[in-house]
Order: sequence, then C-alpha cells, then structure tokens
Amino acid sequence: MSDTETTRYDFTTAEPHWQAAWEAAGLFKAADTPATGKPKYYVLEMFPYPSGKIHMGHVRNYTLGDVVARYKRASGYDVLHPMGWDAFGLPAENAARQRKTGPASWTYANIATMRGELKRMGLSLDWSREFATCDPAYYGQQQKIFLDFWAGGLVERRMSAVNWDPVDHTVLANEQVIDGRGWLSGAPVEKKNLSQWFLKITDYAEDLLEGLKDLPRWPERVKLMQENWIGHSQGADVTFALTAPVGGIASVTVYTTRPDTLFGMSFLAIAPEHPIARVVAESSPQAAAFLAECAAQGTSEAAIEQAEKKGFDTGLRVTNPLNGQTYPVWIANFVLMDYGTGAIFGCPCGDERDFEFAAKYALPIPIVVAPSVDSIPEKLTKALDGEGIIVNSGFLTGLPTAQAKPAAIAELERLGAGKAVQNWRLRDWGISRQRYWGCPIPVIHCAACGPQPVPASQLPVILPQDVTFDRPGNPLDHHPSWKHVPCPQCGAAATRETDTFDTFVDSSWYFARFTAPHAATPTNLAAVNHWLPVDQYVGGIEHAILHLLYARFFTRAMQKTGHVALAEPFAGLFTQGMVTHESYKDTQGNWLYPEEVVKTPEGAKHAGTGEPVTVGRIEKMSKSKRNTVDPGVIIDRFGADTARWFVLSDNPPERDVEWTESGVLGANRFVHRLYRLALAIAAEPRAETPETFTGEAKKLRQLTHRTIAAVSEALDNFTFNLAVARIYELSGALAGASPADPGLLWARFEAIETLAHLIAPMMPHLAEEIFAALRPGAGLVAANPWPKADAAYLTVDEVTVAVQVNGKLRGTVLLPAGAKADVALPIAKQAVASALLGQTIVKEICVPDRIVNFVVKPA
RNA sequence: GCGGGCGUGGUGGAACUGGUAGACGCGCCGGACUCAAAAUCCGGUUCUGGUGACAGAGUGUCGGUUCGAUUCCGACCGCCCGCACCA
Repeated sequence: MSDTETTRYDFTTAEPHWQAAWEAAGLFKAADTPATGKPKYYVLEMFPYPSGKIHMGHVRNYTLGDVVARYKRASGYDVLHPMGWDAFGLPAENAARQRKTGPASWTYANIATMRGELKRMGLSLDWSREFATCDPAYYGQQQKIFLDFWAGGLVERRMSAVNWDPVDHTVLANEQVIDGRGWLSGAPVEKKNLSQWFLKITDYAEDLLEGLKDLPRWPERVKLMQENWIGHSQGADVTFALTAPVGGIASVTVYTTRPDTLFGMSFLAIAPEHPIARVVAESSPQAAAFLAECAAQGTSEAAIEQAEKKGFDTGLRVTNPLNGQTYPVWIANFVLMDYGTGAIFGCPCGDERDFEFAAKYALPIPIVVAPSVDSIPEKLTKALDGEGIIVNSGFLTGLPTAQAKPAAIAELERLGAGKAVQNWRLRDWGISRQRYWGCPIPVIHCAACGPQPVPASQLPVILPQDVTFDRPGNPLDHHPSWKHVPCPQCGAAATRETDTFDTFVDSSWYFARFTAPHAATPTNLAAVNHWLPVDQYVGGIEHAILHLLYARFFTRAMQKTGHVALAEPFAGLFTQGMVTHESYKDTQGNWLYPEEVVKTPEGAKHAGTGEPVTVGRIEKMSKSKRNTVDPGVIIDRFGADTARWFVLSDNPPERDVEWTESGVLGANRFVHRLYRLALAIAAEPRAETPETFTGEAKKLRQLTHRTIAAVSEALDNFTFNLAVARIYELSGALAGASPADPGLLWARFEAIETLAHLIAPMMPHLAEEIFAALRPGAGLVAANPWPKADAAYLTVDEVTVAVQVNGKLRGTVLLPAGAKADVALPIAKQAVASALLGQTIVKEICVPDRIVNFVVKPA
C-alpha cells in the first residue's frame, strides 16, 4: 500500500449489518419439499444441550458445519441447515433444586441466551425450523412414535436387574456405566430389579453391523468402535448333562467360541447369578457365602481392578458329550450371566482366563492345541489361544483350529448336544428413567388390563409444571393428581407411567423432525424422504457409540413403522477434535482462569497478586479446570469472523486444537489485512480486460485459479486448515504497491474478488464487506455462486525439476511441462556437471515433471 | 490385556499413487515508518561448518526393499485414544 494508514475493519457494525441482510434476503431458508430442481444437501451439527452459554467446542462444531453449508449452497445445492436444542436432562433438575426455578424456565432462558450467541456467530441456519426437545410439540410426536414401535413389536416391558445410580436416583443403560460408576454422577452403581421399558435394538444387531459397510464417509475408527460394541461372535451352544439332576435341572448349556477345544476341557464354570448356583446355595452355606461375596463385588471399579479369579466347587459333575468324561462344576466370579448362557466350559489350554483359574485351583491342564503336530509342548506356562493344530482330541486331532470348529459343531449336532450359534455383545436399550425432566412415557397402568397405550386423542402427555424438587426421587410420582387417570380400556381407576424416556431417545430422531418441524405427524413423508439422509453430520467423537448407534437403530425402527423410508440416517460423518487450553494453578493449588494469568519473561504470574503460577497441561477446556475462554468475550473483542477463522486455521479439524491468545491475534490481524488490501485494490484504476495476459499478470491469474481449485478440494475433504493456508498464500501474493500494468491490475482485481468468495464460508461477514467494496450493487456473496477454476490457468507450461546424483539433490532445472528424457537429460546433465565430473553414469532415471537422477560410480 | 492411531524445525502443522522435506500460520531476529511506542509494511528463520557460492547431517531408534523412503516392510522405544474378566 502506498500509505501506512492503518484502516481497521469495524466488525461491530459490519457483522450485525450483514446478518440482518442475510435474514432479510431469506437466503438460508429451505422448503420442506422444495421444487427448486437443485440437488439437496443436508448439513447438520449435533444439536447442543442448553447448559447456559455456548463454549468453544460449540464454536468449532458449528463453524465446521457452517463452512460446509455455505460452501455447498454457493456450489449450487439446495441446503438444509437447521438448529435446535437437546433440552431434556438432569442438569435442569439439578438447577431447579438449587435455584428454585422450574426446569422449563431455566432451560428456555438458557436457550434464549445461547440462540443469541449462535446468531452472533453468523451461522447460515434456517432458524424457522428451530425446536427444543422439551417442546410438547416435539415430544408429543415422540410419544406417537413410541406407541407405533410398541404396536410394531419393537418394545418390551420386563423385569430386569438395572444399574441404579444412588445419587441421581435413576436407571443407567449399560452403556452409561463407566468403570462401574454412573457416567454423570460418578457414583458406584448398584443392582436393582425394576420393571422397565426396552427397545429391541438387539433385533437389529446384525443389520446395524452390516450397515456399517455401506458408510464409506464415516471415520474408520467410529465404525470399528461400533463394530466392537455390537460384538458379533460365532460359536456354539453345547449342552452338558449333569451326572445327577439338581433342583429339577438336568443339564447346563454353555456358549463357546472354541468348540474345537472341547477335548481340552478341565472344568465347567457358571456365573454367580446362574440358576444352578442359586440351587446349590440353598443347601450350602459356603456357596451362599461365595455368592454374597461376588454380589458385593458387583460391577464396582474395585472388583475390576482386583482381577483375581475366584471360584467355588459345587461338587456337581457334568458329562462332556464328545468324550464322555465327567468334569467338576464351579461357580466363578469371572463368568458373566449377561453374556452367552451364563456358563462356560473351561479349557485352560485355549483361554488365558481359564488357564489362570485352573492354575489357581490346581485343575488339570490338558494340551489340545499345538503350534504344529511335531511340536506338542510337554507343559504349558500360558494358554495357546491363537490359531494352531488340534492334538489329543479324538476325531479332531490333526485339524487346524479353523477347520476343527465346524467339525466339532457337526458332531455336536449329530449327537443332539449342541448347535452353531451367533452371539452379540449388544443388549436391548433400557429407555425408562425415573426422573421428571424428560418425555413422559405414554402408558397407563391398569390393575385389570395391564399397561395400556395412551389413546391418540389424549396425546401429547404433557409434563405438569407444578412440581417440587424438595425430596429425592421422581417428582412425577409425588405429584398429587397428574398420574391418576381412568384406564382407557375399562375405565377403572388407573395410573400413568411416571417414568420418562432416556434423553438419547430425543436425539435419535430430531434430524428427521427438522425436515418438517411443524408437521402434525412425527414426520412428513415427502419432506423426510427428500432430505434424509443427512449428507454431512458433524460432532464430537464422544458420541461415536451411544448416540450414533441409537440413531441408526431408531431410523430402522421408524422405517419399519412407516415414518421414514431409509435405514441409515447419516451418509457422511465428521468427528471433530476438542478445543484445549493450558491450565493454571496458583501456589495454593487452586485452578486459575486464563485472564487471571500474565506471562512474563520470568514465568507466569498472577495478574492480581504477582505470585508465581504453575502452567499445567494442555487439556480440554472445562469449567472445573477453569481453562476456558468464553466465546462471547472473544466475539466482543475480535468479532465472529476472527473466532471462526481461528478455529479453522492450523489444525486439521479432527485433531484437538489449542486455543492460544497469539493464534487469535494472528487470525484477527489477517481479517484487518485482507480488508485493507481489498480497499486498496478497489481504489485502483479499473482496467479493461486485456487480450492476453503475460508475465506477472499471467502468474497471478495462475495462482488465483490454482487457489480456487485447491480451496474447493480442501473444503470437499474437510482439510480446512489447508484451505486457510492457500488463502493466506494468495493474499500474500497480492501485497505490495499497486502496479501500472493494466493486465496486472485486472488480475489483482480478479484475485481479490475471488478471495471474497473463497473466504465466505469461513469469514462470511468480512466476505460481504469486501465484496460490497469491490462490486457495489452486485448483491450478497452469500447469494452468488462459488468461483470456477479456469482449466487453462491450472496447467503450467514450465516445471522446476530436481536433479539428483545417486539420490542426492545436486541442482534444479526449469523444463517445459511434460519434458521427457530426451529433452530433460541433456539439460539436467549440464546443470549438475560439476557433480558428475570424474564419474561414470551407470543409469539415468527421468520421471517427467518430477525428477532426474543419475546413478554414477567413480570412473 | 485386546483393538486402533500417532511420533516431522522453537511451535501448530504441510508434503498428490515412493520423486526438491519443512507449504501456510504462530513465535523469534533484522530492517522501514515514527521523537518514541503501538499498529502497519518489507526481509530472514531445520541444524552444524563457512563472509560466501557451498558442503555435511536431518522426519522417534535400529535394520531392510529401492536409482530414490516422512511415505513401503520388520524389530524396538515413546505417546495418545477406544474397549475391557465378552468364553
């Protein structure tokens, strides 16, 4: 620039101005059933829980999604980009207890705050579709879906031992128990028997597993995590006859994945909860004591850490159907009642746990697997649980393990003692929660008629507002009148179900509701079948299993009940990394906020007291560690575009990004620099389009069009950090004094105008400001198409080619593009003549446009 | 323990199917502007030696394949994530 005047871009007026302009133009509104003829693109970020204020994780998540939405819109797609609130959940009840406000008013106040913050970010959302899952209009439709699932055979009510969280007074799904503790409260989970509602996700275990193969745009590791969670295994059920029946039970059936090792049996072990264990305990105080010991262990962390295998010999014996020999029956603490049949046959040779158990209780360790027929070990020090050859095993001897499995199963089937079985780790989804702030389960319990669906005419079942939280437990249960209703079947006095749905139910179909949020039915089939699947879903890796698996199941269940016409809801998934920050502690070990810390050459100091501060690890931003930065404060100071640009810069989006002050300042500097550059170029004389472009002008045009291609590719690939780098590069090339050459003037204008478009997905306000300065009256960038790279400028006519001697770089030469060996070699030879002096060339390698390599040896 | 991933300058990270390692940003150093500072602009910045052209080393470590390896293979070291008594 000719002057050093430091013009600053005034985002405080520009950002609200352009947000209002977009709103007035209705650019981000989509139709439920559009007739535009454009291809559709549904972009969705995982909707937020309205906890109070938005955090940096939200800023990153919604910026990533918005980049995709704006880019696809500019590229000619009809884009659906909605936003809503995952609004049910325990925090609202906790807040209600502390603040004496109702969960509803607390939640809706938070929504109002957070909506305002998201709007300040300039996200290209269709706000007309907004809803919260706690709106009766939403959860009422959810109740209809549940009743359809029930009618469709996808719901079961059973007594079940559940994970009871003694702090939150609620049942947790197995998936919500982490290390034997409640995933939210952290309290050790207890076992309790309750009558519960279940969704039969296990009916879809195989389909959910198979479906993963048709999701090429999902991260491999998420698919792997789901695969492991579903946990498919192939094996056999084998029935062992007891030598003498006990308590009317004549046999025990075990599940095994290793029927090939049945000749290596040493014992049979049953879970402490197994029916036979109970029978034994009735007549044996020692057995009863052992069961009590196992129950006390429960699923607590201590039990897992203890890891010591314990057993109790029942004195019973069973007969192995393959070899006719008898074996002892043990109760063992490492056998799980929930998995398989709750009983195993112990083969120490083929399983490490069985080996440990046999060694501890001095049980036999027969050798039935060997690395080869010639190398049968004398004695084992550990199990041989891999592939091998079966030995000492009657008709199976000599077979590789893979072939021995079907052979063993065939024989078991012939004997009527077993059959091939598939097993799944996945368990049915318990959806009942004993809490108030959730969607009421639309069921009425009648003493005479049993559980009855609430009639359609009485839906939605609305949560009462007049509830109290002065005692633990479920306020719906305490409410004086709400639950008392007549039975819809017989009219007698009956009671409502007072449990509410797991909030994962709410988030299992919201993406479908967004396609027609005001429909009188759960979905509008035309809309939902037009817009689904979500083309790009963006969210945190923490939802890799639970939410995504439930949503995939729910979509299948909705397909079965006629609410949608597809099985997989999310065609593309992107999982973003976390936003991290340094953490700080004062001399007393208290966590400090970043704004309480100043960095000095002597180290970090407390801003107020000047006391030394310990700089801790870089960790995920969290309130407890106080290493948070409030997005609202950042937007106040630097504007939304700076915040957006920063979270997109530097790091690949799937990795964690560290929030640093210097990084934000750098992003902010670029915002102002680009603005000044645009104003300067806008003030340059406008040149006529030249006939041809030569020299600098041609080079600049090549860079501009290469940048269009590179940025487009980067946005397609979610490598937004590379898009940022290419934009920096092009803007860097534009710096410097304005030229006199008309061709270059024209090319500069093209470049800056292109930049306005290229930055628009990331910094939409700045893009509008620049575009308005360059092309007054040409409308909004957001309404203009994405630039197209001119193929003529993507081809290069000259290439710098490296010249190596024995694989070491010795020079470079400028060659015509595509130059073959006949052209390249003589020039290259000359360029590295000094390195070739006194050498004999043994071999010449020429890869056009890449490299020339001379292999030499001393002459 | 099982499964998956990752190790590149001071730093975040680039590098297409093996082909000039370090794009771009941050930081740092120097310069311009200024009485001065901030802001801004320009230049430099892998390490070692040399004023310099240049030479040598270099992508966790050790080996291998290749004309050529950050990239492929093997072993090891370190870090991260997921699952975890799943028969």
